[in-house]
Amino acid sequence: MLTHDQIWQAIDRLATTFGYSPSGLAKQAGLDPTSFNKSKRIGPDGKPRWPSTESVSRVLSATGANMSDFVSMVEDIDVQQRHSTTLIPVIGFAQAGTHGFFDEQGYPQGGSWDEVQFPEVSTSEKNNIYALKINGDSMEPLYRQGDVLVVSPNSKIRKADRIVLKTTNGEVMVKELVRQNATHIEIKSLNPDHENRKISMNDVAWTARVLWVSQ
Amino acid sequence: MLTHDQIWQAIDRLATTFGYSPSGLAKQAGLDPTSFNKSKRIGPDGKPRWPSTESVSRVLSATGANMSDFVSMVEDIDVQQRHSTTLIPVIGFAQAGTHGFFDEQGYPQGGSWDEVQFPEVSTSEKNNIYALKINGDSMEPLYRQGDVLVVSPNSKIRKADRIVLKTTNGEVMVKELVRQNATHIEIKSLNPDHENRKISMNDVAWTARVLWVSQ
DNA sequence: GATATTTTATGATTTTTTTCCTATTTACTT
DNA sequence: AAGTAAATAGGAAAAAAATCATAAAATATC
Repeated sequence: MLTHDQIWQAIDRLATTFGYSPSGLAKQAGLDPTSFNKSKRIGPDGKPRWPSTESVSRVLSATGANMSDFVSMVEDIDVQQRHSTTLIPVIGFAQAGTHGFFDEQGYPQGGSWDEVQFPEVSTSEKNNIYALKINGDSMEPLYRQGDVLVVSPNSKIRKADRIVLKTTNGEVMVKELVRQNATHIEIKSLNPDHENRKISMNDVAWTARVLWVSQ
Repeated sequence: MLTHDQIWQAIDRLATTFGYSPSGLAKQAGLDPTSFNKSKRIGPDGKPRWPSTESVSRVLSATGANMSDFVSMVEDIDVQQRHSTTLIPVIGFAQAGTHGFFDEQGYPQGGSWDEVQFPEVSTSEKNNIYALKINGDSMEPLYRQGDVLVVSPNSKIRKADRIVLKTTNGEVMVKELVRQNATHIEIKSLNPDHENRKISMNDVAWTARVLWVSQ
């Protein structure tokens, strides 16, 4: 749905966001400065006037905004939140064996599928994630040569999370968080042969959470 | 950014998605059925013709779609044209311990970082991926309760890939591909205690590749 | 406080979009 | 294969959006 009010509100908010007045934005976009006047939003006989998509396009070019930004102005939703998230069908693995969830080719079938966001990365995480590429076999079987870990440095880490930890003396490791309190952090090696390790928080430079792993 | 091509392709895709032809969609939206004709998208003198936002609004009402849906059509085109999604910084894990790659808070620092796409999913895969949520602990330590596997049914599978396999008698399993030829497929259990299994291709309903795992 | 600049308002004109009309092609049904 | 409906093409007319021209109000500058 897209209402007349919404589209003009979006233009107004876009102008404000980028530090323009409505007429200033129009000018910047190469349009007539009066195009966005309040008096031009309703026709002489009271009929609502809708801008052309070309005007919208020019306004976006002028501000450097994209359509998602524009829509966030329309729908009043945080810009960052709806950036490149995709909903994909999901079911529990236990259900996958039961009849009716897949077609002949292995594609999802029927209406019983749920939906999840992929990638499921929150607003705050979105701008700061990075990736680590695994070399060697020291972290097998969990991580193998060539796997890519997507890591978020400002995520809160919780028990059982896979984390990247850097100590103050420069050691970087990927571990599983066992427990954490104000003074110490206890971590488990991904390789089950090794024993748990307890590190003083004073010796921890930073931690980050592993969000996704490519296979 | 919003280009002339994008807006018309978005209208086309919206029509297709909701089972209309371009003219059928126009009719449904209360517009003239010829409004979206290819011949109406460029003016007599070769100038591009941009639809009004009112037309866009009416099309959305007719389909029940919202602006986000419309934009996803726009940006999908964007993806196809630019072949890039979200680039995030990446380095090899071995380098992570050396000096100069991170700031105090654990954020990437310096110019030596590479870049990778996240999620690294091709255009063709993008529309067909789905997710499986792990219940129980039968696949530990690799997959744990609550983990989400992102799966692509039309990916070519290669040696060492983690795959989802369904047999003709309905069994669904996640395994590692050991080798595959015209007649047989050999798979390794994620749990190292189990022995490899060799299945006749006649007994394989379909296979899919595991692309990503949330942690 | 006077002056310049920006912003907004309003009507006439130009340009563009939409509709209307008819012809042709394509797809579907019997 | 014939008949019908839907989809597309292209031009002319109608409707609407964008521009132009001018003026008043608000804001900024000196």
